[in-house]
Amino acid sequence: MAIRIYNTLTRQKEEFKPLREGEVRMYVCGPTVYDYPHLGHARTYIAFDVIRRYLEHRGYTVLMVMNFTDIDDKIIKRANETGEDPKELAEKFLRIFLEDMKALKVKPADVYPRVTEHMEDIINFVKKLQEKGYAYEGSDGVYFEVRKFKDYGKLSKIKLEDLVKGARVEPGEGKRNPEDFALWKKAKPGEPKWKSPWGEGRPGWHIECSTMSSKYLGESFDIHGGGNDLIFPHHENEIAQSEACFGHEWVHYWMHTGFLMLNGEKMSKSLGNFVTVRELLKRYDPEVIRLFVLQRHYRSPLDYSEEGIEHAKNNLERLYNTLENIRVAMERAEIAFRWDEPEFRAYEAIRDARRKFYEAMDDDFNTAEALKAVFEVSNAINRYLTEVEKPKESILRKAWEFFRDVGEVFGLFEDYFKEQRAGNEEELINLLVEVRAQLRKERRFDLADRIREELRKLGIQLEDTPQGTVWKRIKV
RNA sequence: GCCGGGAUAGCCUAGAGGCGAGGCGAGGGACUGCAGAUCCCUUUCACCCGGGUUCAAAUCCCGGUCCCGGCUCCA
Repeated sequence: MAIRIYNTLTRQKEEFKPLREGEVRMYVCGPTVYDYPHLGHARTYIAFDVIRRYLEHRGYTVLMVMNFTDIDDKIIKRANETGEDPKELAEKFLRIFLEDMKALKVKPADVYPRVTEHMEDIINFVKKLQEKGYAYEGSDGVYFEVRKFKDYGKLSKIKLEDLVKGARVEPGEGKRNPEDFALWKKAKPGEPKWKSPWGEGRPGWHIECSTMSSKYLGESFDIHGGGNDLIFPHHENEIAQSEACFGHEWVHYWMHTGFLMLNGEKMSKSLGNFVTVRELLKRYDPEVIRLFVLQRHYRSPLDYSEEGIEHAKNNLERLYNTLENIRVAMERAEIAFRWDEPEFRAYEAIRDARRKFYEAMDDDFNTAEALKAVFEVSNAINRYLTEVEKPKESILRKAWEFFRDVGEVFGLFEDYFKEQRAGNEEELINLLVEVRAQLRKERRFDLADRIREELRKLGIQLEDTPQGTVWKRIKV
């Protein structure tokens, strides 16, 4: 079955067909680095991380590009407030962003083009627009003449008349028309600046994405993504610049993530109602945050609440328990010389859930729906384990492999599957378990419980079952 | 004003014409020296309101109510 993607451009789900066979080229708008990333950023980047992982899982080679806006009005403003050098400030928060994303297990992009590393390319792009008659130089900068681009508004469905009427567009001294936007801003005294044919200055915000995406992905590519708030004006302007310059369709699929909401309001720096990624990571495992995000469809607004995160934590705990149950059961599993009803039932449940998982992900990356399938396997395998004395190795393996695939796509259970059990740690634990078993036989429960308590503090949980005592690692 | 998204059991979320949606929480039971994990049962025939179409509507249509977002820097 084919993957279907909701395209903001057409406002409907479309079958995904990459421009080049087997390859997906995608660009996701990165942050302006002037502050700590908050959960809203995390939401968007985790969403695109899972989209990227899924495409890779389905066999595509994905070329992923994410930009850094490392020079911009906001950065200059913040630097002036704190007395820092704008370059150093940007550098600092760029590093912090990368660290936070790594902590959240977001796979790094293949290229992270920075504006300050691409001045020449940007200037050339503006020149081309000027040559083609879409751009003009004003007293304070170079502007894109919006009314010359006939398709303006096709992404956001905004009509030019309404835009002008809305009067929210700023007239600006150097502009011919209020709706025009800056491609190049001439530097005011004391501002960071680069040389250009129009004097010293810096690029406008939108031109960088047009320039850098086409540099790495070509004059047309598959997916361009970002937060919902970028549809207008940022992405609308990118389309205008790029299609004016190249003379043909630029991006095939536009994808946008819903906002992260806090008490009914969009979480944002300007509103000041944000929770930073670092803050959250101090209290929760990164996978809890990922699961929290994945429990909601990527296009829907996601409400942040402490309870919501706790829900995610409980859910993740359940999945880890299931993994541990399987692992422990593996030790007493046997080769199947025959199947009985429990085997047939477990097998069918896993088979059906796997199909559901892929169907849900194919349908515009419906992670919330896909998660249902994950819980179905969890339930089926736990039930199987209570039904049989000697579990069949093949059944456990089926479940195990399903979880491994889910983990690969969702960025969960990562450590679990790659974990090398260190040295003779296991033997030591087994020894303690044996000693405790003897103590229990002698009904010396105080000592037995002490061993259990102390191991628990070390992240090892002992569980007494009818088949004897097993030990599990506790993750969250 | 112009675009857009919503309202689903105690809670969080899927679904989008017809076979009891998933999880969490709560209560009960099984297993247990206790704990933990797991399983079973209950909460569970839920879809904002009012009309309409249909053999059949959470789902489609019309009309309301309420909530939220974008149109200005934003992921």
